[in-house]
Amino acid sequence: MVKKNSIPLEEDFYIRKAPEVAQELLGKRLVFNQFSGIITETEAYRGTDDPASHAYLGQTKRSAIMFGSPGYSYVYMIYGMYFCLNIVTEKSGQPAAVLIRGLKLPEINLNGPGKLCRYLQLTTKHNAINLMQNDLFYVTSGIEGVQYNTTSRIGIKQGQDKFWHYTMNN
DNA sequence: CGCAAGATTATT
DNA sequence: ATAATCTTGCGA
Repeated sequence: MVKKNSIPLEEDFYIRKAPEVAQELLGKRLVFNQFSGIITETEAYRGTDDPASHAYLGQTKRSAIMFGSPGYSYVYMIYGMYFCLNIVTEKSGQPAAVLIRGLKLPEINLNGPGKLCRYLQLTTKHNAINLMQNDLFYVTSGIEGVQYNTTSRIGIKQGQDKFWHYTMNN
């Protein structure tokens, strides 16, 4: 029994709308350096009509990556002490991203975007990286037929009318 | 340049 | 409920 090669997900996967990509990312395998785990919790952000998104106010230095090509990382610092990992989605010019909030590793279950980045040692050094042409940082196939719940997004004050927070069952 | 807010977390 | 801690974006 030979282990199947890990093929990074392609642009076709990421170019769809952020809420759809967020759902589809559940159960997929995230690989970062020596770490490899299953994505268990995601959240979608879209620029044009989403006041919770960093891209809502338009393109700034920070949000520029969200306006770029899909399949790239977006890592930012929050509250002066934590980092959050996102993956850019939708076509170039259409700002959107998916926040990775939960990851199940063999040795630990990381619930929460800040804790996730702290454990993986992900920082803004890893911002704007192409996850589709990369041996050390990418997403690949994982669990099939994932069941999930949908709720309002966590930790935001505006945009709670959108139910773009997804958690994998089990 | 100053300031207020923030896609969080651990602790009280 | 609140502190910790600092970047970002906006207004002067």
